[in-house]
Amino acid sequence: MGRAPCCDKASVKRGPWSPEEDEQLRSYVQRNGIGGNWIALPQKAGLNRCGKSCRLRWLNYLRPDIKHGGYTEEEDRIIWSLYSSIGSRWSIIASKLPGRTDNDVKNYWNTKLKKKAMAMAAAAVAGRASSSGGAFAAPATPTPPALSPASSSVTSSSGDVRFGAAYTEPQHPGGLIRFHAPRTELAPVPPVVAAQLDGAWSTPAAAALDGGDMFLPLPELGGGGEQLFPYGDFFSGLQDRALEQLSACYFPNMAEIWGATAAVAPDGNCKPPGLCNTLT
DNA sequence: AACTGGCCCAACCGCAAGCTC
DNA sequence: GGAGCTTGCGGTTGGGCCAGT
Repeated sequence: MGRAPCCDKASVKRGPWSPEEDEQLRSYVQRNGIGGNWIALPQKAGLNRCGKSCRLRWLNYLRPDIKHGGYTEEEDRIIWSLYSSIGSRWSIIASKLPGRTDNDVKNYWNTKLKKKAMAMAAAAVAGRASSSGGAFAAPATPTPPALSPASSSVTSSSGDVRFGAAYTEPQHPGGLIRFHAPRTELAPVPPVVAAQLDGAWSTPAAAALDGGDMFLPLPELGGGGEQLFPYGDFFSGLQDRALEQLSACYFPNMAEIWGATAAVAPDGNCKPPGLCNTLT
């Protein structure tokens, strides 16, 4: 048996909303609230629209606290960090940006930030190709992470409260790395990195996270220094090949960016082996 | 001035989860 | 427990706008 449609598409108006419709919806919601039922709302409000369409219009455009455009550098950094660690979970990302909607953030990423990131990643790899000579220094010993389990109230529909517990506000503009204990079913962690992680893993903060997922800001994994991506050279902040591999594995949504950089990598192997394309 | 191609964003679509009975 | 309905989410599309030719 097929799923019942949410409304009769043939009889309801579709496409762009007129100012009159906007006013009708706005005044109805302001007078009566949503009433817990979007499906019934259009009829009550006298709108010839699908309830789903009304909900979208209200949430993405008519709500009084909505901001449009004019993203700040701070917002860029938050979007970048969260996308790097949790991927395209736009509702969670938007929840960290007051006045922004998931649709707005998604559009902003797809039309602007993503291109910016790919361009900078390619430029960074090209720059390093001309200076590194392909040698990789031993990694620095990482500082154990200082995580604040109560630092965020982020929740998601999938109940990903671990993320909420581990995420720290953007005191770490370089981004966050998500990793599991070495038992992970994702791509194998390079041995030299696994050795580093063992130290970090034994911290009380990590234990408080049930021995499961956690996020580390890149500088604390040995990147060091200022990492102001997308305003600085994010990729050159990574100290060695092993760390680069780790970050690629646990930046699952950066696959396309690594893919783009492969074209300019000296050995054509910029995208590390075992690159994970999905998270858990 | 007319055309074209790229960009941007509002809106739609389908799926999955949550809720109610 | 499960069927049906609603809500929330992320991916995709379509059309308006604008710069370049």
